[in-house]
Amino acid sequence: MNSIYSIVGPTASGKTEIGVALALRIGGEIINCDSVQIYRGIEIATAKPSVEEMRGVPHHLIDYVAPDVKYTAADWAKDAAAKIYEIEARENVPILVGGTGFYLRALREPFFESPPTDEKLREKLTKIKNRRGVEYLYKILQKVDPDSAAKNQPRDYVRVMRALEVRFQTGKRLSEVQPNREKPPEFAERIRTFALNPPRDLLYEKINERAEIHFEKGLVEEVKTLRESGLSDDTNALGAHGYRRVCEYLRGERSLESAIEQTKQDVRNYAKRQMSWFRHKEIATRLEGFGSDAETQKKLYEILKI
RNA sequence: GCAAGGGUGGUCGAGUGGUUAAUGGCACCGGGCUGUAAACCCGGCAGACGAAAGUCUUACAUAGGUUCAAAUCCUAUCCCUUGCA
Repeated sequence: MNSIYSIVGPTASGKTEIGVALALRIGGEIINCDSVQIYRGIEIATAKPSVEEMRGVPHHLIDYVAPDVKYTAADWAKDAAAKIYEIEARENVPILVGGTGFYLRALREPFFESPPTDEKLREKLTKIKNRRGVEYLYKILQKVDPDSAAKNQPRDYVRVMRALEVRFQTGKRLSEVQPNREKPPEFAERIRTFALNPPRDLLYEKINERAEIHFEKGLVEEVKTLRESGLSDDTNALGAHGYRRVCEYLRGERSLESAIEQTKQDVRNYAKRQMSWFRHKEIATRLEGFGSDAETQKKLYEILKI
């Protein structure tokens, strides 16, 4: 049984470096598992590996979705599965690298079957939310699917809307349908996960520095160009860290200085949530330290006996 | 130097005699999340003990004082801001 590897961890923890190092060592190919790096056109603040950083290792699912598309975890799970088959057919080892825990989970524990998002319906629900408040949507859900409502926070409109969408699109209650998961793919059990866990204070420092660098490298210009080309502020792509705050700056809602500071904070908060996720949601071998450190890489090799 | 205003918890900022360990925002910490996940949401946050109810200790520049009771009133000292010199 051949293993498939996955490298997870908070943003800026060095996943790219250790992933590439592992790939070079065992003849692997990397599948991106990051919900933002999949988009074409947004570059500077996404921490996509550069050509040098890739060191000749094939990378998949990077830069392959147009930035105005609403790509979802289910889409990714499907695409990633296809890539895994493809890479294994070549007798190479798939290595999943990225910080979007939810994507990885969608791959290993497929969602229940449901129709794709009905954008019109979502728009309608969003309008109701904006006009009458999030709690109003929740009240509807309480009537239509009380079990789902009980599981969710009244203000968590993303989940409340999803439950309503399922109810209205399929006629069935989410609470009733959700347990009917598809069977996990054959390879799910073969995925060995390693979670990077660098010291938090150093990670935060790195995040702050990174944000500064992104702005220095012309993040504002990049966003300007994207918007001029017609990309709308409410796309997933422009909702990414950094991009979101620059959009606010360009709309005149905050200063450049505050856009930079807020970006740092967004990313720090995000890293913390990721750590929380990987601590609980993933069965992973923890790797203390940054993935960019030779020592951490050595530890990984020792564990894998390679 | 005189006049006026002000110094509150990591930070910003409410509170002007009594359920006040002190509203709220942010930081920070913990958590949830089955097709938006770099999204969305929830909880904790003076310290000590406790599973909890709770108990104790220390807190609103500093030092005194008034009062049954003070972050809130009075006095002195230190510091800050503005106006006049």
